[in-house]
Amino acid sequence: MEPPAAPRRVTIVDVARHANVSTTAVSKVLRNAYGASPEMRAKVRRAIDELGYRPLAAARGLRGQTYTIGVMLPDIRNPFFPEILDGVTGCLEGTDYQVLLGPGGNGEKEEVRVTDAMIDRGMDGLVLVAPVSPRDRLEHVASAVPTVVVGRHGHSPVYDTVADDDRAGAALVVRHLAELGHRRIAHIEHHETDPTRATEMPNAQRADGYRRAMRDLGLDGEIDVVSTSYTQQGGYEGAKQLLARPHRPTAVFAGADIVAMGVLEAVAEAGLSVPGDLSVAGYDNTTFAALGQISLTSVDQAGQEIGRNAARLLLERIADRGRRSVQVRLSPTLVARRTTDRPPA
Amino acid sequence: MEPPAAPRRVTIVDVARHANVSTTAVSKVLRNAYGASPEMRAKVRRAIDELGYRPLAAARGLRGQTYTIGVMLPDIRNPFFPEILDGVTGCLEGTDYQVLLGPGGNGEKEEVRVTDAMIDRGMDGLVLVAPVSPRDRLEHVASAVPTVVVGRHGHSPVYDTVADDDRAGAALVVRHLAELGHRRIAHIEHHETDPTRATEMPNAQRADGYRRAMRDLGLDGEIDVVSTSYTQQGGYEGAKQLLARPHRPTAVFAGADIVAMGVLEAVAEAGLSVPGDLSVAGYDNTTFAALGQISLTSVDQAGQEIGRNAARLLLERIADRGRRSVQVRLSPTLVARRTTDRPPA
DNA sequence: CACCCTATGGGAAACGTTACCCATCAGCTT
DNA sequence: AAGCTGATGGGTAACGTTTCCCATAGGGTG
Repeated sequence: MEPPAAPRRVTIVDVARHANVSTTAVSKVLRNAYGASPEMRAKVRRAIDELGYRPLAAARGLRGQTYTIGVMLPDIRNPFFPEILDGVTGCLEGTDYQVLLGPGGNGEKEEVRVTDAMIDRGMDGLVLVAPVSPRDRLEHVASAVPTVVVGRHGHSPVYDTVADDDRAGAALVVRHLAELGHRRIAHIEHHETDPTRATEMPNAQRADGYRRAMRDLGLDGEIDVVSTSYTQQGGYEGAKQLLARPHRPTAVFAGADIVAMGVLEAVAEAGLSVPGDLSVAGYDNTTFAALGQISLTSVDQAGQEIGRNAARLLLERIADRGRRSVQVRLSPTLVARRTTDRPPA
Repeated sequence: MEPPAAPRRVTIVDVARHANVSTTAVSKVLRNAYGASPEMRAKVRRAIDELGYRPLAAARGLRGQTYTIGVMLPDIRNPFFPEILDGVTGCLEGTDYQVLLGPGGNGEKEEVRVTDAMIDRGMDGLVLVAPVSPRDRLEHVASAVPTVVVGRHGHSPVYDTVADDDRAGAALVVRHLAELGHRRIAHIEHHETDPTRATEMPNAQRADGYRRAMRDLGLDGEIDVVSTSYTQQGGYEGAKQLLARPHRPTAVFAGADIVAMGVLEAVAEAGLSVPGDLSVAGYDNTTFAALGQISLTSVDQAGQEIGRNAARLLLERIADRGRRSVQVRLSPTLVARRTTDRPPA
């Protein structure tokens, strides 16, 4: 009894033989290409079914398409990204394309690894979600394979972009708080060193949107930004700093929900109540913002919409690589919950 | 000015020419194969660097390996899965393998689609995380490509498995609650219809573990199981039912953290307090269980450990397809937090 | 009736890599 | 000196698919 030595795969040649036609004919049927009569198509389709034939992507890739779209997600933990993914897969449903994800993970090095891997695997198109790599790296990738960049603002002639208007989102929060009567509204931002990213990344746009909105409301003097990171720890530390102010803010706009979680923790630790003593708002409307126990006011990016648009643009670009690049910008909405209320009297 | 028509890729032939050797030699160097002198290796490596050559996975796949490992995740939203993924990638770091994720998503149909896609793409090995497909489908997949199944208990001669001991995990919770003084401990389970899955799936094992642990503690009479689903909604509804009992339980063991979230919501709505009136425990130790605002007692599965083991087994099986199948079972631990305490007096 | 279309089908050469095998050569052993 | 060995390098045929082209046949046109 020998090891069952995986039976040889059914190939296009087997199908051709079984249907009494040429391999060329089978190929034409597979790709819905020109030059096959209806009878031919029927005959071949039957043979394909009878033999359970499936085309081998590797072999196809050697000649042209692999019918694979790669999506790079920076942090699979961020509950916002699955939304985007749903949008992408939803839009690709019904096409022959299959989506595969690359775990972008941590920083530029990993992004290079993943994008290279996707190119090496002959993927037909790439969706890069919130990449941190420098612009020229993105353009390098885009010159090798049709690419759409999601959640990053700067635009390039070689790739399309889809993003929410983070500036507008920040303004939504500030105005919401101001309408409740707040004036001392602070912001916790993600510290950014790289100069390009300082313009292109969502965190930078949010901080900028915060500043503008404050100015527009005549609250220039109250602008108060703490620079930490988009992590729970960053929120915790940022809040500590803000609570230590001689004249502490009555509201905190955290640049991300996870940051807001850290803020809530620090506030509880200080023996203060939310929203009694301090209003708190986040950004991203993640799953836990909606949890009853938390009920965090947040900004909802239309994740699915973003994904759908990205997929659509990608298909267009695959069809016409030379076409001009497109930038899509979507509008976020505010979801007011129980962590924001009127300031203490 | 014409469209920049992506420049032809550097191939092994270019490298060979540039280094004045044969393509065979280059191939040997690439694969660290036998039959290349140190000088040869050095020369070829230099040429590779100078030309920026990268092997095309599609072409490799046509001959043998693609150096790609596919990981199917059922629900990218479940914050437990990234842990597993980290374990897998961590173990594969340093090897030539690249991990790509398939969005398993919703049910058998999608699982078939994703696994087929991975096979078609010539992946060298698959990790299936908590698949819902029937056993023979899994065996079919495993007979086409080396496979490790994660988080599912039944074992098969053709694939390896890695899972936590869910029965033991459930027992941990029950004993913890019993030690605190609880007797009326209820359980909310995920309703399972399929007979195979009723044995193999983690949810079934947890329910079973709950029953056994109750019996072991002499609490046979107090066994109380509500059958809904592993969703927040399921937890909410389950809790509603339990709270409506004439003699309501003093503790609820929810089969998953997300279920516990629903329970907490229902409890708050009923005007009761946790853990004052009711203790609540979850399972999975997800990110939000740890959030200060929630602080949910839960069971921690060694996610990274699971992933590492899966990757290790997969590499072994790729190296020796005929080898006997292995089952790894890991022990979960209890993380007691603030949602469990002594029962009301 | 000669000619030229168009529609349909197939032959065969790629695509980039690996694996099998053979050739060569230097250094030993008889 | 002939024969053997092991180490090194290369030639070449796959792998499964697509794509470029050519062949054929039938039908319409001049």
